[in-house]
Amino acid sequence: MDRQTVSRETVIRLFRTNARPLSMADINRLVGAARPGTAYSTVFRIVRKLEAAGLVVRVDWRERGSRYEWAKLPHHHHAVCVVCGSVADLDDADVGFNPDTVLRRTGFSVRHHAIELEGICSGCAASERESHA
Amino acid sequence: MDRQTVSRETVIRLFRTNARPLSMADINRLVGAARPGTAYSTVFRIVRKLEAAGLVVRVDWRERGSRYEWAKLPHHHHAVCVVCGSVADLDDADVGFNPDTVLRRTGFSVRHHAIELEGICSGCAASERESHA
DNA sequence: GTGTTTGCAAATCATTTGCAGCTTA
DNA sequence: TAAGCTGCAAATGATTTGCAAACAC
Repeated sequence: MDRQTVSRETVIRLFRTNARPLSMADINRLVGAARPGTAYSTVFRIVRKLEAAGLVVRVDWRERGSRYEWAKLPHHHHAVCVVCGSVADLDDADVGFNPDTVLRRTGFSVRHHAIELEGICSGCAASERESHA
Repeated sequence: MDRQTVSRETVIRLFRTNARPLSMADINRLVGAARPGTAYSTVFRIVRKLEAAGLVVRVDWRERGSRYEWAKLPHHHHAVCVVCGSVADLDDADVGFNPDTVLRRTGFSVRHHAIELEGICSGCAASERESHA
C-alpha cells in the first residue's frame, strides 16, 4: 500500500535521528533542506500517514502547538523548561502516574494518557540560584 | 478597565453554570442562543479577556481542540470516556501526580502541569461486561 | 499498466484584527 | 465625554484537498 519514496524515507530518517518533538513546520523545513522543492502538502501527507500507521505519535503542547515524534521511543512525557526551552523526557514513574491507581480510585480505565509539564530544569534553577547569590 | 456589559455577563454566566470545558464554538453557540446577533469576535474577545484575567483557563484536548473552563473550579484533570464522551474530573492524587516526586527524581521544578486521560468510564465498562455476558 | 505519490493552487477552519459606530462609567 | 465594547468583514495561519503529471512496483 504505502510506497517507498525518497520523500517518505527522508521524513522517516528525520524522525529517527531527531529525538525532539517536531512541528509540521519543523519537519517541512528540515525536509526542504535535504530535498529542496518538496511541497508542504507532501510532507503533511507523509506525516499523516506515518501517524495513521502508528509509526509517529502526535503530542500537543499548549502554546507551542502540536508536534510529532517517532513512536518507537519508549513511552514518556515531556518537561519543557520555560527558561532555556530544553525538553526532558520523563516516564510514568517520574511523575508518579499509575493507571491502576486511577482505576482503583475512580473506576476509570485508562487507555491513553498524556502528561505535559512546564517548569524550570535543574540547570536553569542552578543558574538562577547563582545569580541571586 | 473591563466594563460590565450584557455580553460579558452572559459569557460569565455560561462558564459558571457549565462545569464542562467549552470550545470557543460551544460558547459562541450558547451565547447566540441567549443573545441572538452576538458576533463571534465579541465572544472571542470576551473569552480572551477572561483568560488573561485568570477567570477562565484553557485546556487542550488532543482531537477535540482547545477548550475553556471556569478557573474557580478546584485544580483538576480530565478523563474523557471514548465510549459515551462523558468527562470526569480527577485531582492530582487520583492520578498519583506529585511535583515533589518529579523534582526529587529528575531535578525539574514543575510550574504548570496538564494531564489528560482517555479511556472507559466505569459506567460504560459495566455495560460492556453485561453485553459480553 | 495501475494505483500511489507529488507539486501547485486553492479551499477550509479556527483565530485574530481593523474600523466605524454604539455603550458604559 | 472618554475609554471600552460591538458587529461586520476581512486578514491570518495552520491544515487539508482537488487535480493532472510523475513515479513506484
